[in-house]
Amino acid sequence: MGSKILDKSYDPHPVEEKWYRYWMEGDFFRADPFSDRKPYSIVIPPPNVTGVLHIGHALNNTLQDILIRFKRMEGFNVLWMPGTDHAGIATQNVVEKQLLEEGMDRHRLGREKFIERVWKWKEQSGGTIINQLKKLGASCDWSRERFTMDEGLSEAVKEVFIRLYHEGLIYRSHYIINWCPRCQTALSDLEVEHQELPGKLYYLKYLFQGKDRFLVVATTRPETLLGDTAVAVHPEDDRYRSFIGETVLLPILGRAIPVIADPYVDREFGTGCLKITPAHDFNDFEIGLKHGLPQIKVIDEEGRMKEEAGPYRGMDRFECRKKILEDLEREGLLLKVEDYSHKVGHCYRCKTIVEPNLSLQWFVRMKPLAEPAIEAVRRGRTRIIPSLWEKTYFEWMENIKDWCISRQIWWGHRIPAWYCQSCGETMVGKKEPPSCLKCGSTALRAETDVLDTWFSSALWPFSTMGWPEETPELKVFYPTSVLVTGFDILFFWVARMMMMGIKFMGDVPFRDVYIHGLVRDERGEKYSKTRGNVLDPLDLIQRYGADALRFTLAALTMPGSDIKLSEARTEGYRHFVNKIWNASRFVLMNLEEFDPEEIFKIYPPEEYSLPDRWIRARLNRTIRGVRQALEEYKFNEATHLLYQFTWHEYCDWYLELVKPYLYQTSDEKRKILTQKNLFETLDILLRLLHPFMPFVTEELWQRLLVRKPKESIMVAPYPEPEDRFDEGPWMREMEWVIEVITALRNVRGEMNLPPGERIDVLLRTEEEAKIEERVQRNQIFIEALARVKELRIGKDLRRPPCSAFVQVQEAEIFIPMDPSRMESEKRRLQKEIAKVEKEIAFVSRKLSNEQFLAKAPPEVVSEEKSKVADYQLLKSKLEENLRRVQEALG
RNA sequence: AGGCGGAUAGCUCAGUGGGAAGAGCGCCGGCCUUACAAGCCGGAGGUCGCAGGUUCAAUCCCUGUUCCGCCUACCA
Repeated sequence: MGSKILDKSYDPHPVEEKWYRYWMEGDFFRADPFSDRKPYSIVIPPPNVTGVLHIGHALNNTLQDILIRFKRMEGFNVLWMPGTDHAGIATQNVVEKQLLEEGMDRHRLGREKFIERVWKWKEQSGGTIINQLKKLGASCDWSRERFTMDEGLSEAVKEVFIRLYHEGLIYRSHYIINWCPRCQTALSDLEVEHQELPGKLYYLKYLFQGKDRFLVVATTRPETLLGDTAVAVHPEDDRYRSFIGETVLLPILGRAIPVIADPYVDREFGTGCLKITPAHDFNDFEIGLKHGLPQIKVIDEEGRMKEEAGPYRGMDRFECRKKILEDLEREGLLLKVEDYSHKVGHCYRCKTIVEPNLSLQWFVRMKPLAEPAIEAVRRGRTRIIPSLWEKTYFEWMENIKDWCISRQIWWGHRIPAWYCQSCGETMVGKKEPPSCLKCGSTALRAETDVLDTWFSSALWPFSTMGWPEETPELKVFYPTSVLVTGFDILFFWVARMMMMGIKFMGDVPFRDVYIHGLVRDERGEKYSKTRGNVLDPLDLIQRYGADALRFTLAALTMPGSDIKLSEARTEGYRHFVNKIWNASRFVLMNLEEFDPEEIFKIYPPEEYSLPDRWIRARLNRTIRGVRQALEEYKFNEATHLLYQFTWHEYCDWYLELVKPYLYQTSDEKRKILTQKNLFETLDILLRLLHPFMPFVTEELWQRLLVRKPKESIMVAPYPEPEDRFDEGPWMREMEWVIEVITALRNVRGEMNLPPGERIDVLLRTEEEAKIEERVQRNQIFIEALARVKELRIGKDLRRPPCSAFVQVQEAEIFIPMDPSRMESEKRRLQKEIAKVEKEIAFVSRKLSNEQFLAKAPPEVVSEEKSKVADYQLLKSKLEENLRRVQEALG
């Protein structure tokens, strides 16, 4: 049937090209909101629009594609919603860098021109990552591709903002926030990465007014003292109790500030005196509010010292630190310096050290949104898999803080707010009001801030489906079936989608959340450009093929742990792909004269040969295992089952067992049935493998089914176990044959008999008739696979003087050999005896333990007993044979 | 500081409701046996981090401990 002989090895690239185009042209990825089949949907975690595919994307999308292809083949109405994220700060930074290279900057360019420029960059590079996903084989419905700054999605963003504002869940307030002096914007708590850095702890003298007494405070940031408005001590600290309410003079500036008491102060740390800088420290801010302290900003938005910093004005904050230390030293106010390692916050986009700063920003009140999202997971309306992440989710959600959503950048969704310049009224709405709703003034000023990029991401599961319109897509595909993502964005994204989904759709956004690990390099380090260890998935596809890469990623994915990608593994799976290619090549070669009509005939299982039935039973078992593993998101288990079955059962045994029937028999019916089974099993196997390796399976399947109407393996049914081919007692015969062949090969291998050298085999058994029949039925296999010249069976067969011995179930096997080989047979037997003796010793020790006999379950005891008996018998046989060998050796 | 995860063959990692452990790669020996040398056949290699405990029996359960990694946190 196969019209053309396949090449000897698989060349992935032309095949990948060809079939991806075929799938696209055939519209196989398209989801149908009007279908009456059961829906299955996934929204892609949208990659940054200007990004390039990295190995983490490759993993994430491979897993999604496996699930999607599996479900599609199972007959579900499948939607995989693709799209990209505008990635506010990240994208803006990239374009700013480009401008810098041109000797330009965004302020000189102006806001409008700059945004135009970003759009241009988006148009230019926005297709890159999408094309890379296609190279991976991702079967997204590309006709639905969305972008977070699309018109529709922007509409959803506005709608959500406005509704939340009117419900009082969004507010604007002066508050201390994390500020990135490089990106020139506020950041949310999550956008700050804490990193342990070596630093110093400085002990500073604060003198009392008019007296020569002083307090000593310890600080890591001496430059912030310029903004100090108090010194705090613990109210019950006897060392300082008497000073509470007094006034100290701030060094350098000489400002008088009070000594206050607050239980927040840790008496054990430093000196027990804490300087309070409400405008530049989160805790100090809270304490300041409590005590009604003034908030003095001394650092500006660029990280430079302000007017209020007096002599240091205009200096960079770190330069100022140096300078102020010199000055303090000179004035004798720097008492001592200690090494001190502490965590410092960095901007997650540009890695600059962030500056806590007082600022007017927009916030989302999170508690009321978080509560139902906690409830949903607690009640199992959304499952988090593996469940260990639930704990992390709960912990964060239960301690959630308000979310600072305004960003002082230009690239993003403009906050839809306007301020009246006469009366100060704030107005929020879809469009700019013609005049102030309160005082009627027409002097309005539009908000210039944009929203945190994660604000629009939080709406992704429903905004992509057309919300706030009531679309058929929403009706059918929301809630989505599963979200596949890494734990690094559990809070950034998953938690916020949960909150927004419940809030605006009245239902959770997904039934399952599958959390996979991060991909790390062989040494377990995170991939990063700065470490220079980036592994480019496209390069891996280039060298090994997309199927091999996908299979590797799936095989390395176990719930709850990170992945260390090893290229050796990918190479191994490229071999596996090639193995499948060649197995198919073999099958196709043998189907050349196969009558296609046979495909549609059905024979009872009894008419199939023993190897046929055996492989079908094994295949059934594999199908069950793979299906279950996929349902449970156990990707490594699924790939393991597929690998073991395909290579070690189908190729190593079945395809070998079948050869005698194909090449040696004159029994036409036998041959036809064998061919039929080859056809059927390969068809099933390819379909079973397809979600994992879509390209090679499509190519082979199309060649196998060359006379069938061409559609695609993508939409062929996913294999189901066939009960009629399930295991039965007859399986034991096949297992026995395999045992005999293995035993014979064992001897051959240990003695280094080349395959060309055929052996005679004598089989001595007590159950002559039974074994004789059995052997007769299977002689053809044993002879072919163990390279046997002549096989004799008998109860009274005599052991030839020069022969190797091996024991199998119900029979002893002798292989006559040249006397020159007796020396190695002796060594082999001695080794075997030693092994058996070790086993006997171990089991006997157990059996001589009375406690064991008394307390262990009887079936365990009897099992051990029969084990030791078997070993003893085997040992005596081995010894007997060893004696004979020694005799022969003289 | 709190929480979580890991420690199993030379390397990367599976595994078990407790009855002396598996894969891939690597290594050693023999083979171009008409699908595949990206292959075939055979083999070697592990006191399952350390110390206790529970049990007839622990790699697996419990306690403690060391090392590694990660996450969260307001000790300056």
